[in-house]
Amino acid sequence: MVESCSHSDQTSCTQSSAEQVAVFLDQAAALCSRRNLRFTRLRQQVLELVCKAGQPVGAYQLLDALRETGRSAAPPTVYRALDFLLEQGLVHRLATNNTYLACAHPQLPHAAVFLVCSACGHTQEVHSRGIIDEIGNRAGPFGFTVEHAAVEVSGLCVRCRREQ
Amino acid sequence: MVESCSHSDQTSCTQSSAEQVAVFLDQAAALCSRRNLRFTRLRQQVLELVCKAGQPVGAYQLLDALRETGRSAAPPTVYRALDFLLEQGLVHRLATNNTYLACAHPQLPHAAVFLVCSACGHTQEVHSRGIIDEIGNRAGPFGFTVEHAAVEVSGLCVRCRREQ
DNA sequence: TCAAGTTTTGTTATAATATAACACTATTTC
DNA sequence: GAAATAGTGTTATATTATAACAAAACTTGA
Repeated sequence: MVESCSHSDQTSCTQSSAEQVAVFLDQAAALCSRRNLRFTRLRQQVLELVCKAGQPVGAYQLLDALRETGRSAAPPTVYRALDFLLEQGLVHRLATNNTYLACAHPQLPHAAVFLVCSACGHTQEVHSRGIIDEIGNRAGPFGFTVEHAAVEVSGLCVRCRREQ
Repeated sequence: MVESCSHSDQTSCTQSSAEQVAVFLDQAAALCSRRNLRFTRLRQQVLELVCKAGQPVGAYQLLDALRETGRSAAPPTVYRALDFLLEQGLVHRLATNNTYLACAHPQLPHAAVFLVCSACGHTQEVHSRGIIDEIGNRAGPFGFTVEHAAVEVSGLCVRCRREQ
């Protein structure tokens, strides 16, 4: 089943300002605590890096950033942390460009729509009951049970559109 | 801009029966001819292999199949053919599992929704004006100009659902 | 038809993304 | 505190995709 976001429409999940990162990490810690999961140093660090990026980042970018903090790390280091964060809904993965992105309100599970600028990479996370419902309506007649919907839209953001 | 499919709703694009493959290849040839593009032997072969698979296949599976026909082939061989076929809308790429899939009615450009069974891999291509329109409506307020929408839904198909 | 230009293909090498496997450490549980 | 569980470090390797350049095949126009 597609689960829907609390704030219904037109709201963005993205955030990156310095103070907000801290708030977000606290929220993540609280969420893990409620779920009896360990929010380890590694997981914190990776989430913080994803957060600070403020836009989608690749796993190997995170790996480099992680190494720069002095930590010994290899690909599995970062992929395992990402797997955990993905499972907990703290980050999203964009399949169309193999990047990872923080979600600012992981309190409630939800399905999102991503607007990815093909020029600058800027990515906007938006939500829409409408799209999610419509996907459910389409799948129903085929007897298909929806688990997860990846809706990734490429195009030009306002800025890049103007510059062209 | 998201372009929409002619047959509006509830129709599937997938096909695989032997005779239909031939028809499809003819259609593809005609389409290339109309567009003054070369439907070369390689492109034919790759499209035929994608078609015959009847379900999404990986690039390296296609590479193996291509080699089995006696043809000398390396990764670029198949990726270049796929790029061409993608550009012409003859095949789709599923970003969530890195596979390629024939589209049965490439005459008209369109945006599709894919229902991908996470158990057996069976993939159903469906269309919905509703989803495409709604994506446009969501993107508009952000000044985002939609070029392409990838809507990939994972879940359980009827069969796998029953078997569980 | 043939020469020049363009497109397509062959080939080698390598980049980018992701996982397997196993030993070791840290944490939890009882 | 011992046993069980969960997490991490490490090495190796799988999987997916592209760069670069030479050779071949087509197209175009004289």
